[in-house]
Amino acid sequence: MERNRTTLRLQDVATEAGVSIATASRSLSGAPGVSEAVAERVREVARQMGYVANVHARSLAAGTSRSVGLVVHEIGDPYFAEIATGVLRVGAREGLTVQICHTGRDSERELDQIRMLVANRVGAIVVAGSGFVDPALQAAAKSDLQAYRAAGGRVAVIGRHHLGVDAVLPDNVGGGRAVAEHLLDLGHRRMAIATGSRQLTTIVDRLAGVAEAFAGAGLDFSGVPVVEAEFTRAGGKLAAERILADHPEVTAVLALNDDMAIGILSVLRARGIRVPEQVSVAGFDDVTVAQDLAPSLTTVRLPMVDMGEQALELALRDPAVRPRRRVAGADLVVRDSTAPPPA
Amino acid sequence: MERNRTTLRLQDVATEAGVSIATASRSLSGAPGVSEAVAERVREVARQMGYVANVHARSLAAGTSRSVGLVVHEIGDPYFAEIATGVLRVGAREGLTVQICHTGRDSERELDQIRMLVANRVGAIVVAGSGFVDPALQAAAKSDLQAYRAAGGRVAVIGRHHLGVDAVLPDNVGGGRAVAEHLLDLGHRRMAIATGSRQLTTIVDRLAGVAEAFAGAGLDFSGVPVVEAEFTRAGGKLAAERILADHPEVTAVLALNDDMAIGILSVLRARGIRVPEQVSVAGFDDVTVAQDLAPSLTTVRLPMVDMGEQALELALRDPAVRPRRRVAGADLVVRDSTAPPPA
DNA sequence: AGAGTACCAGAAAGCGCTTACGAAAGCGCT
DNA sequence: AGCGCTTTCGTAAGCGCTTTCTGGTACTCT
Repeated sequence: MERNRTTLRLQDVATEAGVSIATASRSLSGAPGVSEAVAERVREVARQMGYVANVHARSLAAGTSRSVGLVVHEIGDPYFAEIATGVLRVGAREGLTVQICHTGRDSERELDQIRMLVANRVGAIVVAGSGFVDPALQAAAKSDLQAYRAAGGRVAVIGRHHLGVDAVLPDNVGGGRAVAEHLLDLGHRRMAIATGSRQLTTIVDRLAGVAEAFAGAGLDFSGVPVVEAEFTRAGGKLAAERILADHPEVTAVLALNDDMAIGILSVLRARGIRVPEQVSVAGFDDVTVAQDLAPSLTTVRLPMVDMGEQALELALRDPAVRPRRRVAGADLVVRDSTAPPPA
Repeated sequence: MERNRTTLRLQDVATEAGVSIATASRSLSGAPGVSEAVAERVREVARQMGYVANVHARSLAAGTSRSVGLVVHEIGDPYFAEIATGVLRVGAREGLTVQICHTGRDSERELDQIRMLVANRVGAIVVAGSGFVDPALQAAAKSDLQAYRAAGGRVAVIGRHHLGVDAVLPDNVGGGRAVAEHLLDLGHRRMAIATGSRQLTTIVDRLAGVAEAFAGAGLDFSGVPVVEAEFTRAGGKLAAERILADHPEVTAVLALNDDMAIGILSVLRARGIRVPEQVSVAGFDDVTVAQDLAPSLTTVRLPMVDMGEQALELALRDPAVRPRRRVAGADLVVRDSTAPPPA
């Protein structure tokens, strides 16, 4: 936006209201030290004139900014879209603007985005999405975030640990255990797992839960095929095709997120394989569309919108006691896509 | 973020590099007037020290800001999530941060958000989503946006007209005509329309297209039931129930967006009504999940990601020739959810 | 050789706001 | 009346950067 002499300055409303610029500033920001009568008059004049403060000047002078950053892998992914919904909701409530950054599931990009947010002096940063397992990246992200906090910034992460900051952690392990147990309880003994990159902590956790379920049932997990592909619908399709080709005997496919599960459902349908009669399919996340699919998807419910809200609230709250964690439940939701294996 | 004496200032870099602050500024921003050798040295020093410029100071001094705003109804809605993907993509390419604002489909909120973005001195604003038909709101939004443009701001809107600014306009009328013709061609004569609020220009256009198709076929459109509900999956379910109750004779339901169509599909399945054998269903938008539903959804493809990209590009480009429009195609995609009516 | 011409770098004036700090005024008390 | 206290408001000093303007070199041209 070009410089522009026509924009109202605080000085203009101060003059108009017959007070000093300092008084005007205090009146508008609600700071103490000005009588209510004067403050109200100034506010009224400002409203009349249509004055809006320049956030840059304000942030520069005050050293604080009324905006927060949200880092997501991919906003088109319903998982992140729902988290963003939560973050935007409390942002709106608190009068904060939120900057959304894409990582495109690229760890370098993620670091860049965090640095950009720090440069932008946002008041808080919420990092959503699974972290990268790579220790070097972990360390880099951690040190950036720590420096930011040391400089007074607020941080919260969603679904990743080891970063030494406030976190809201979905119970990925418990969720993974729950779905796997469900499938096992139904009698499935030949199943395959479709997953995204195991470089992501989220996936590591979910897999760990699945392994626990096998162990708990006294079954061997090491032989279970785990097919890795993109953590998207397209990835799900690819995984489904590989599973069908390499392990045609499976009676259940457990996808580690719903998007992949949807892709899998789509491939099975195209192949004329009936779900759940011939093959059961389960997902993870409970994106809102999961219940409206045909068949509706058995999955693990993660309260994404809540998690987004909580993360920002956590970041905003007094940073005295740190780091704090909030665990979000991960409850199994049984729907129509799972059933006992064919006899 | 609290004020913080430990943050590096440009002065620090300048001192370290042995130049003046002015030279340092020019070196880092790539402005002319400094020899390449010196500039490179300054950049190197800055990198070494880990200096990042304070955007607020920069924006205040330069009067321009490296950030843009995006106004959407609801980021959880896949339509908007995909548009956001496009906007974020070109934002990242151009080194711009993007602030996303929710309107929650509330016209007052929309105005507030636009004003907030203006106050934030963002470099450009992209307003996505259908506009409100209400002339007072139209006028208010229009005047705000015009004032912003007069002050040097860049604006582009997606899918709404009459705002006198750059626009990328999906061919809602043509798309509406195309799906309706498709249904008519299949032989459907008793159909119902499920739509969101007719207060939105997008919907008005889509309906107009549908009406055109009827007129073109020499059929009467006035008697066709148009059921209005929320423009969401939940709204689709509600609409479906109303249609089933009030017009059980329909052989096709045309939803004016995919989200509603998904809700409709869900209700029909729950009622044991087979799609497309008994009832055909068509949607609008072609959200990415549409092709993976069961049955896959016949719909109108809108290039949402493209539209997002184009909108920001349009806004960013030289504002000399204004306003410009870009029309995005709206092509019928026939899939499995539509078929001739039962005999 | 002297003057004109680039080119480069530094000093300094802001950008519009917040916020010490201090002045002025009103109050109750001795 | 005079003292100190509180409350209210104004003056002015920045916040960290960009950018104009000016001065100083190193050239080239006549």
